[in-house]
Amino acid sequence: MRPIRVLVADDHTIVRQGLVGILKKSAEIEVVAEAADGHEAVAQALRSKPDVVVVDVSMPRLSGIEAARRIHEALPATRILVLTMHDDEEYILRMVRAGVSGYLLKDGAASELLAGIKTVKAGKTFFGPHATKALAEAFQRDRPGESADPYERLTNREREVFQLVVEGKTNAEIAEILFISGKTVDNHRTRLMEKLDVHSTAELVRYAARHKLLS
Amino acid sequence: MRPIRVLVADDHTIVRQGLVGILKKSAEIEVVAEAADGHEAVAQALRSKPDVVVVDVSMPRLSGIEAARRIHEALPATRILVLTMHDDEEYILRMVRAGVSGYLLKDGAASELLAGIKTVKAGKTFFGPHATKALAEAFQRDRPGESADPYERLTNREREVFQLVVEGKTNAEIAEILFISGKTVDNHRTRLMEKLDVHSTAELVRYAARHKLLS
DNA sequence: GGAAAAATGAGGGGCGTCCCTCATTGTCCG
DNA sequence: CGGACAATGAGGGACGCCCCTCATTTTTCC
Repeated sequence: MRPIRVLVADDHTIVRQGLVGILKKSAEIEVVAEAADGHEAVAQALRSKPDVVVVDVSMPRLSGIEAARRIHEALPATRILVLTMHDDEEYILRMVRAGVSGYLLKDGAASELLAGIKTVKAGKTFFGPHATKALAEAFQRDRPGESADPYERLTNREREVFQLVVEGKTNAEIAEILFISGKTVDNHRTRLMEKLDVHSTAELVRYAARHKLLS
Repeated sequence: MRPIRVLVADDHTIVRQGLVGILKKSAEIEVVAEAADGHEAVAQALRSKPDVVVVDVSMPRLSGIEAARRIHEALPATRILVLTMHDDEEYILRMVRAGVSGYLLKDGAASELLAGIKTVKAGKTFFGPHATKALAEAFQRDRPGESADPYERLTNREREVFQLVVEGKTNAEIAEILFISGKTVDNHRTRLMEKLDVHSTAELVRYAARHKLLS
């Protein structure tokens, strides 16, 4: 049987290598690439077209969920498994909207990781019972008005700028990171703040905190 | 026997009235004042000099812990009992440093509230077992270097400005609220940011989020 | 192919921030 | 009393934010 091709993305090198170590022990799995941040994860995914991507939720520059969203857009056949610390409804909804197939708690057993990868590879979802309940409720609520969460209405670029602003970066610094003009950053910032209905940096960071979008 | 004179401070009117209702049923307790925010709590405490103050942790303008700190400074004989939602080490340490005699979880029974008031009135402390353990550890750690937490080094006024900045207020708005010059606010802001070693509004709000100081 | 959305960029105005310096007043404490 | 600290306030400079308008190019989608 052909092995399952897996991409592992986690910014903490030790953790990532721990994961890779676990996976390499299994003959059914082949680790085809690794990534240390969200952008690298997207790039590596496009290059190696893995069967399954294992990605940590919180990564600098581009969060795991953002990366997941983009990978899912570009490669709908690739299954995404998110690693997270907390079993949190906020996260779960966001992950599912991003096209994630399952999630794992970091304090779970190594066998769960293998089980999760095999499950999502088979086209099934891998969520805990807690998540299933939260999802059912959310779907009931969200049917009429599409998406109640204004954050979902941000464009990819806007979300990217959003995260960097929240990390304390200035427009000029963000411009340098994204290789665009400071003026463009300013424009993205204006529009994303309008969409979120906030009117200062302080409110923006508060928004991020309230919606658990802080690193 | 003379009843125990109690001040109740909570910004949610319904909750506050619920508490007052519970206390009024007891013949041993007399509610002598109520307050809807931290400043009012301090003012009412100074006026009515209660035996015990029951105060919610999270209140606008001046947090419950800040209010506790000031009441304890002005009236060392008055015992303070904090109401909180979560059983959190961060909070516990901060409360004890502010001179609080005990704390209660909000989802506890009504009988606990009465027991807590009587206990602190008798000069004893009223903390859960979880808190006692956290405290013992913290005292071991903090003996040499006085206080490791830079937040503790802020002056009262600086903490006040801090909270308002974090609530998204501008210097001019804060000046109006505190009846001081905008320039003075600017000065407090500069010094508190230096003490916390942050250099932008975004970092400041992040600091507040990390240390659970958001409303 | 044409409409719509997204991303890019510029100009410019008004105001807020961050950080200096300097000064005055009051309080607390050794 | 003298020193330390807290609170108040001013002046001023550099820079960053927030929000307009306008325009071009690319991507996406029907």
